[in-house]
Amino acid sequence: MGKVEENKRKKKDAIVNSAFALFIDHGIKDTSIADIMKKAELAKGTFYLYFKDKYEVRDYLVRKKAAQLFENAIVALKENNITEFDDKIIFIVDNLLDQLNNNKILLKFISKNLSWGILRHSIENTTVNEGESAADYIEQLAKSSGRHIRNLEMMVFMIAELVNSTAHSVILYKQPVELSELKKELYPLIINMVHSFEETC
Amino acid sequence: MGKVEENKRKKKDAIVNSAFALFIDHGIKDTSIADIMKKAELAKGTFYLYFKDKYEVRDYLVRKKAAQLFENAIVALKENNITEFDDKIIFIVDNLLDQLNNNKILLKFISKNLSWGILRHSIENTTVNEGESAADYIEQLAKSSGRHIRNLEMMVFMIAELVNSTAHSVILYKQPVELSELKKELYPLIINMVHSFEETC
Amino acid sequence: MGKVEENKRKKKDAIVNSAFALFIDHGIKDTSIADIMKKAELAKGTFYLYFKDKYEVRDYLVRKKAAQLFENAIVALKENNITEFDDKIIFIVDNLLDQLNNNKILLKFISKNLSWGILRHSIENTTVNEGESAADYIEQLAKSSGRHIRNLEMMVFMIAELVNSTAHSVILYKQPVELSELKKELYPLIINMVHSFEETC
Amino acid sequence: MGKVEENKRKKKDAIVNSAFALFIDHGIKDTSIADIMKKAELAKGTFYLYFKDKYEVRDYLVRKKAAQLFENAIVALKENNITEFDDKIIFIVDNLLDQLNNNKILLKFISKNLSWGILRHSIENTTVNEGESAADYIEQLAKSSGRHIRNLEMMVFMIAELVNSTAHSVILYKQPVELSELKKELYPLIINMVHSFEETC
DNA sequence: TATGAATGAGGGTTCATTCAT
DNA sequence: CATGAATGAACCCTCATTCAT
Repeated sequence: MGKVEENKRKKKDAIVNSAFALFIDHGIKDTSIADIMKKAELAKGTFYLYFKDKYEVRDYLVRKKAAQLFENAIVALKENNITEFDDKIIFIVDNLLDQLNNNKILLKFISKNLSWGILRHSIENTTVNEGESAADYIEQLAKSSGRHIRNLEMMVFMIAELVNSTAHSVILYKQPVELSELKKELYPLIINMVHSFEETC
Repeated sequence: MGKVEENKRKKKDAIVNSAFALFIDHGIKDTSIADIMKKAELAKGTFYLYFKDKYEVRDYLVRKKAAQLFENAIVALKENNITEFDDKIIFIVDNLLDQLNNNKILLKFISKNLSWGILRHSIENTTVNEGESAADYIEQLAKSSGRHIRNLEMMVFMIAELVNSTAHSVILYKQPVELSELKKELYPLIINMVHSFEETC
Repeated sequence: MGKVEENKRKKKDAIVNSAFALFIDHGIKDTSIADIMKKAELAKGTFYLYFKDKYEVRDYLVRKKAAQLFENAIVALKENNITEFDDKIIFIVDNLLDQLNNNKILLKFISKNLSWGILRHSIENTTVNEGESAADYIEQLAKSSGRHIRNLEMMVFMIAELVNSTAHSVILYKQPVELSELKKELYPLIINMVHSFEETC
Repeated sequence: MGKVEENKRKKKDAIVNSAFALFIDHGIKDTSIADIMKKAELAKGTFYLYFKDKYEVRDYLVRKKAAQLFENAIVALKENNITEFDDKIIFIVDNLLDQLNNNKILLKFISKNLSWGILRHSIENTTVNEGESAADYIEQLAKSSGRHIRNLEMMVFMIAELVNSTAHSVILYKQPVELSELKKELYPLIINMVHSFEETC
């Protein structure tokens, strides 16, 4: 019956949400399974019916959250009529920064646990349109703008690392500047980077 | 008596070195104070005469190691006759990347525990010449080259974050490319960044 | 309906057989009811419809297995035309030792869990012929050979304990000698014991 | 200082004695380390300063207790002027049975955990006189009585197993008879066994 | 100062048992 | 009858911290 399945889904969600909140507040190492289950208002033993250990919860969470962020950004991009490739890149970065700025907890979690491996996984597995991954989508963005990027993956990597690492410090600790200040400096740099990666023929 | 002081210094060093090796191998959470003191060949209780807990040891270590890296880089810079400001910046970055590439263990430790707060502290408190901090030194570099950087701190921040975050992935996991590949793309970007931060008058 | 009964019988057998295999492999304490039921391919809750706990399963098993051993021995005895009482006793012991030697797993299980109480229960409740217990049968053996044993129960007890305890060490660990060596020493001793228990009139 | 050492000795004794009592009452598997330490009035963690796990305690206990039993029996033998070899063997068995009868708790523990391996270890390592093991001593007993046993180890094994296994049932459960009854039947059997093992020349 | 034995809270994990389906 | 998700007590073990020496 569907009732049981639905109940299990609810339990899993409760565990995941509880874990997320605690991972944020105290870090993963300092969050015990007992803590997670107490907050989830479930018995300790129930945890092991859903996950092997807390690191499995973490991986589940990172993937889920990162995918959500990208989806949101791309949905927003589609709603706006932007034609230039550069502008599209900046739009996405800007959207992601805003999302993270409005959800500092998520930022903390993501930036601590996001490796290039997981990020690439996210980009490749987030489906934007039917059967089209985010990676495909970005490639399409360039092509349809009549631009040719020499090494798209490398460009994304560089931009992602720069954005992620500066955002972490700026949004969470306003160090060394405020987000608005960062953006002013960051976007020209990104435009430069894009051009740097463009095939010169 | 100096002998007593020296003895205490030796004990502290033993603790710190033992802790460093273990933090690297097993992570901080999975290193117990008992482990540290056994490796240091000292009694467990002795730990508390020198540090409050293992996190105090970690902070002590990060500062010490980061300072060492900068000192090495700047010593090397002085030994080479480089006149252009851009080249000096690239030289320092290149030197740091090589140091970290040759000491992946240190890289792992540093990049996991390096925040902008600690980095700034390092730059400000590392004495390059007598009474001159690394921060002062960099400012001097620009001036003596007749260049004027609009916002030096911001520039250092941006470069540091880009270098640190890309290096982590590339050196430790060769993801998405090898270090030599990274350098080829990175250095032009850094030059671009420097120019971006230069006052246009 | 007979079908329902048969179904229940099958389930009980599945539980018992699964339990036996696991008790042997991991010991009773280290066999969980979940293990038993997984191997039996039944739901955990079903266990409690058939047994109170795993110790009830163990007792059920010991009785069943011990009865089987005796039955086999006595069937074999009947198939051979042995007339002397002494020879009959030795034949039974020899047959039991061979059975156990060929089934060390069973030996391990039996000798760990066999008390005189259970053994006597087995001897009294194993039906050899219709309405005749193994105990009755042995008494008959003596009588029909024209022998009179002063204290039959005591004799069986002594022989059983000597055989069981030496067999355990010898068969499982070949300590202190091999089974063939043990038999050479054991059978004369048993003959002696039988004579010892014979009424001297 | 000796004070610390003595204190540690006391703690170890407390653990061992507590464990012994609980092993007897509930069996080893059903005795938790928490139980042991609560009864010993020590902290749970202290256990691990002295033993790896409860099985290490068990082994320590079996060896200690078995050695004690043998020592007592042999001391008593020396105090009595018995000249005949047969009588000496019976004396020792009788003494052991009485010790065990007066200490049923010990009997329960010993007979559950005594394998031929541990028994032989005990016989070989219990020092009766200076530099003389119990095994040596028994051999000496035979020789000095001008008797020659064909296979002394085998004889001891057989007697030990017969005594141990029958005693267990009789002393603890008075099944199938009382101890006095058992002795009446047992001693002639043992004499028979000894003669059986004597070289016929 | 330096020691290391002792502590006991708290971690992860298992599992007999219950009960809604 | 049969199921298996859920429970929470109980297990073993680790370890930061204290304190008598």
